[in-house]
Amino acid sequence: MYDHLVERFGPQQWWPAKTAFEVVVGAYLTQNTAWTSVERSIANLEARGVLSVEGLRAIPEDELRELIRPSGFMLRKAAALRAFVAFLDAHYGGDLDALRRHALGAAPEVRHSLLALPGVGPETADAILLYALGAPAMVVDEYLRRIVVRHRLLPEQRKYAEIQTLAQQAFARDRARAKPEELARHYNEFHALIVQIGKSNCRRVAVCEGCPLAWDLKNATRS
DNA sequence: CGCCAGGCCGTGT
DNA sequence: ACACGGCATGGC
Repeated sequence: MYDHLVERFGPQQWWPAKTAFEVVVGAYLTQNTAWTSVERSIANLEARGVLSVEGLRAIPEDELRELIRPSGFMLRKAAALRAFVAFLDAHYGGDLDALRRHALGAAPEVRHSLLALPGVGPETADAILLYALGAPAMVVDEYLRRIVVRHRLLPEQRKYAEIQTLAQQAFARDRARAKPEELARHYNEFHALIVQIGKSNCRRVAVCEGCPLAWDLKNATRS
């Protein structure tokens, strides 16, 4: 499936952001939220000059809420973003690059500490690891879940970890041989392609061994 | 007007 | 250990 998608859409090499910190902010804001809404919030933060660790540390929380209002869930998300900055301050001297260095050496440990933060579940943790920190973390989103379930690769009774394991198995060769940054590039490309076809409206994007791939992902209920 | 969006969390069984 | 609703807002 990955090969078909690369042929059809790739390469993406992805996450629409100018800085690693902007990736983190986007990862929080896009939770169950359309990316166009996130863009508006990011623009607000940028215009206010607070799209940085220092900026979010200094701004009053009620102002932060107003800036991210377009993305919804503003009470939770404002508190969660502040908690991330506090986490960076407490353990990494407020330096996102220090967290990145730690993640490249001990990704599972960093993932565990990210999951302990409010507003960070498995997808957000893996998105931060992969797109902000460059660690080879497989990101499982709602679109990938639909692809897996509708192709009956796994039963409807899924768990994040099961789908993640399945998706990682598709890259077994790279996991065994490729360097971590190489594997991260594949995971990046893979998830970016998933989102690309998810956001687009096409019902069917490829045929893989006679099987139509990834149709009607816009339909959340049934396909 | 109803459904959906690149989830997460608290609560009830 | 699950399932289920709430969280907020904007686009279509």
